[in-house]
Amino acid sequence: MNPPVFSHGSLRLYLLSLLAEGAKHGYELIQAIEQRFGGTYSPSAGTIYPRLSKLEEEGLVTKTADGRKTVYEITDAGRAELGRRESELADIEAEVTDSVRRLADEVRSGVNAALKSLRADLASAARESKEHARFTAGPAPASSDLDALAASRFALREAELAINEFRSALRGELRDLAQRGKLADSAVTGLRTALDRARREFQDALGR
Amino acid sequence: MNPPVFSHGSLRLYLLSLLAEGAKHGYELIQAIEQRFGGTYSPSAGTIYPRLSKLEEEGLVTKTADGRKTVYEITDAGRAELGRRESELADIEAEVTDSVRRLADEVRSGVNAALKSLRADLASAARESKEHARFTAGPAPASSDLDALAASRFALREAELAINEFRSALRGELRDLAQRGKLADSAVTGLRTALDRARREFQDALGR
DNA sequence: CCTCACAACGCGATATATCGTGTTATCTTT
DNA sequence: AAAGATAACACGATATATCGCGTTGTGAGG
Repeated sequence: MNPPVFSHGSLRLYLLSLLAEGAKHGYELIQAIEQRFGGTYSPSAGTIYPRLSKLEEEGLVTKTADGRKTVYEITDAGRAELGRRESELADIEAEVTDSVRRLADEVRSGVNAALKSLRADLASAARESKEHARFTAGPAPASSDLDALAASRFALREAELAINEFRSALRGELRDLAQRGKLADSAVTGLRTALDRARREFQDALGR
Repeated sequence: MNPPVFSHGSLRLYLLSLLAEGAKHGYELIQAIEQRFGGTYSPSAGTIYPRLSKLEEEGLVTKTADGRKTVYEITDAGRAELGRRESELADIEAEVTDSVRRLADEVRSGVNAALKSLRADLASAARESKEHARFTAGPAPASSDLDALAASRFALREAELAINEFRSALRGELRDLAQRGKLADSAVTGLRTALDRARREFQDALGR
């Protein structure tokens, strides 16, 4: 779906540059890249391991088994290749930074999360209609404990709805303000205070 | 962080019941469970594979390598164990259905808000990219306005973080209570009151 | 009966590897 | 130089396995 973060051949050189800083195993490389992307992008195993295998085939790195890890080390040939293409490396760095910014923007706008929960909701709606059919046909189970539990569950749903409504309303107001550049730090502090108080009130009402 | 979907020992029996329907490999079992959960829950590899190993140790299933897959098959001993504990299985099914419903409800209650905010996010993202284009192409706008905007956007992020934290904390407490059947309607009413007050407080602090 | 060490368990994180798909670069043939 | 085949590549999905943390169940000793 998404365009690749690394363009054709970029990852290969990038891995080489990371290994030039010291020997690492595969998972470590994944984490190193994730870190440089500020956590917004993490290359999958299917991206890293085949590339490392290729690099070893070409003699640019060596592979050493270490317990359940596989440590990769750059060779002289690898360092030569890296030196030869130093100029490209700078371009890749810029290219990667660009991709990161783009990904970060997408994440920030929350589109991914919304789509994900939408899918989950559709799946659960389908499930529920199935369950409902089963429920209307089955026998009647009833005990006071079960009733209390069911009532609690219903109340839970109500409560969560209320919280979400509250959150959504607040977010709307906040976004409005922010768009006009009128959301000050002091407002955020005030918000925190109000939220804290609300929580304490609620806990008191429960009798703790 | 989340409570386990399968309680102590439940997964073991559940896997056995799935294998009674036919031989499967590990990943297939993960997908089968995910399907029954409507996509809202997927057991991790770290949950499935150790359990399968144990079952094989106990002689309740056999393991057969098939290419890069490892196919598990139920044994007579496994079927015996399954028959012996048939009653428990029904309980587990109910327990699992409960967990599924709980997870689905959590997602669902967030969906409306997510959809609503999706529209707002898309709109604001569009506006932002337009602004960015204007910024890079057009003349330089007043820097103080831009600073105020940037500061506001930062404050917005902070505020949303605080809200999410608040929401997640409250939800945790509510779930706890509901699980023990101790969440009364009155508590929900109290919650609504507290939330309303918090909102009014915040708006007052903004000076409306 | 109780408690408290110990085992078993569920689970996310760690770790590795292959496969199939769609895209991009390169070679070949004209 | 253009076009068409082909190789290389990035990536998500498939597939397996171990480790450590926190919780839960259990049994032995008081």
